[in-house]
Amino acid sequence: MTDTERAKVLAEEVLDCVSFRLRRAARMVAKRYDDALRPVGLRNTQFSVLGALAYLGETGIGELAVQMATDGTTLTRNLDVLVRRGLIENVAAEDGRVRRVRLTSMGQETLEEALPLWRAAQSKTLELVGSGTWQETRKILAEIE
Amino acid sequence: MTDTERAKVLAEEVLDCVSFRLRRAARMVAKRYDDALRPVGLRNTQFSVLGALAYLGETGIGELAVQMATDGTTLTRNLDVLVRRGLIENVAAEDGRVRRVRLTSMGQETLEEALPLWRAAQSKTLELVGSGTWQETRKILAEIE
DNA sequence: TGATATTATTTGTATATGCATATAACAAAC
DNA sequence: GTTTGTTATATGCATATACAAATAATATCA
Repeated sequence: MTDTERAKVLAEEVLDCVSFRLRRAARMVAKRYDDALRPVGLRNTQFSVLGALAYLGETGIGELAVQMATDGTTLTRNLDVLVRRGLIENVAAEDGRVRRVRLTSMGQETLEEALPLWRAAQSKTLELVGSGTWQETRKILAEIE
Repeated sequence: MTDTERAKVLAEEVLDCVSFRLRRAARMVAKRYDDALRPVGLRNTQFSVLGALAYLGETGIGELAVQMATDGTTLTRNLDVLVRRGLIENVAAEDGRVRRVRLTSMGQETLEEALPLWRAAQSKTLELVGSGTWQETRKILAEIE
């Protein structure tokens, strides 16, 4: 086997990398949601945070990190962006170590404006594979995690 | 329906977001590959670039961007990191606009050292869902993109 | 051939991500 | 009650990501 042939075999193996495929798919899909949400100035990531906060109400960021399965240090900074934009606000907690946050009314409004845009992106995405297939895939993704 | 109830319904819908699920899975899986590759100082992303270059040989970054389905502006900076570390090098091209790159011998060595580490992570990941299931999922991901 | 359009890549700016470490506040042990 | 440990979050650092705009070089056309 020549070096070139060896390289091709190797490449086929390596390009099946689960991490690479997942990241690539995530990038592509995220772009579609970002495009859809652009009119309200949200990224897909930010939309998810607002959605989680709408669900949880006032929450410590540790709990939010667990719910979203996000690294705490990432969340700290993601939240900073949303605070700066006035979409969420910090709330005092009894425990001085804890930082609690909640949606502002502006955050709620933005989330409501974003909802139909998100739904459009979600529908379009689900049409590509079918809802049933997606539910299967979603389970598999949860297992891979 | 109370506000709280409405919030919960909304949240269940929003947490099914394909983008959110994909990103989350990609983060988790990437972490496992990053852990596995740490001994050779590579991240999963960098490993993929080196693998692609081993396959393509000397390549213009435009072509590399297409092959990897990565944004060109991202790739520019990703490659800078690898050049700084001496794993790839720039090559002159006839077309003055084009930047061509290729693996250095150090890059090749690093890739070879990384291979068994990557294979271990890949096997472990595939065990979680089974190779067959992964092949299915891989197809679906390609469709979602 | 000189103006204009097109193409390839880079840069400016901003967010997202996570490891290692620091900080700060609470809890436990003595 | 002070030391010690633990927990919650933040910071320093580095990479990854991508849109908009800039740059630079080739191609096209009048």
